[in-house]
Amino acid sequence: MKIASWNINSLRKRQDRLLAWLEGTRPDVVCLQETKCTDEQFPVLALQSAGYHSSYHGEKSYNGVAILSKEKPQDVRASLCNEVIDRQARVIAAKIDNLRLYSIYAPNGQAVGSPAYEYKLNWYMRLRDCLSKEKNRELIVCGDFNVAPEDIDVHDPMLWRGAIMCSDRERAAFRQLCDVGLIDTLRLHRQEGGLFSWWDYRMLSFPKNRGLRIDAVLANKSLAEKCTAAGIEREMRKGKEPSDHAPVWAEFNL
DNA sequence: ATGGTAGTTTGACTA
Repeated sequence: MKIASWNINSLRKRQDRLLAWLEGTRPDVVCLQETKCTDEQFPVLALQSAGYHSSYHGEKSYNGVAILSKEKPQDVRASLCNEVIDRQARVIAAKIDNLRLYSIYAPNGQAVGSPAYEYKLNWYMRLRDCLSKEKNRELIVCGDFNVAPEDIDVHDPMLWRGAIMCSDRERAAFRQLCDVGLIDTLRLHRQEGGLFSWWDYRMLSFPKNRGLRIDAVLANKSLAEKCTAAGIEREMRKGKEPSDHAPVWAEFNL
């Protein structure tokens, strides 16, 4: 079973790219972030024709998350546990093939110390509390975490030291999230540096490979033991009008 | 020290 996660940065803008990629790679599940479309605008029929069910939670202009799956999703939820649906569309969860799957889009945080930064850290605590209740399930949490977990996930750790997506409190929040029993699948198979999932559109970041690894597929321990491969589709950052993120993926022998 | 780009939307915000 191949599970991918991609911050698409506007689903309407990149629908054709998405469909071509689905056709070429046929993942079983795709978690999307920054769909930037309302539920009414979601291209359910085009994705159905491509062989995928859609579970989605969007809003106008910003954020928006979705799960595409070959298998029919069950028990779809568009909020953190026991909470009213957020004003910001950042979480959707579904049960697929007996796995509990989350597609999450963590707040960016804007600048260390800003109100948005505090919102981000608080959001991480809420997500952790929610996921801690899923403990005994087979669990996958995919998405744009907006945190580079370690220095090895950063092209220039000294330049980024203490900056947004790399600050100590953000990294601690990410670790505490993983402490509920989640494992970063990429690092099960790839330990080297230079593996990034996001490159700023500005300053020729991509050609210079000045990126960060802020997207991930996290799995609980028993699933992580069945993870046979993981990677990042760097090619998807190339070409005409790419997203600023590349898809990340993991394969499981279930 | 600044601004560089992109998406949504037409002014300004988010990233």
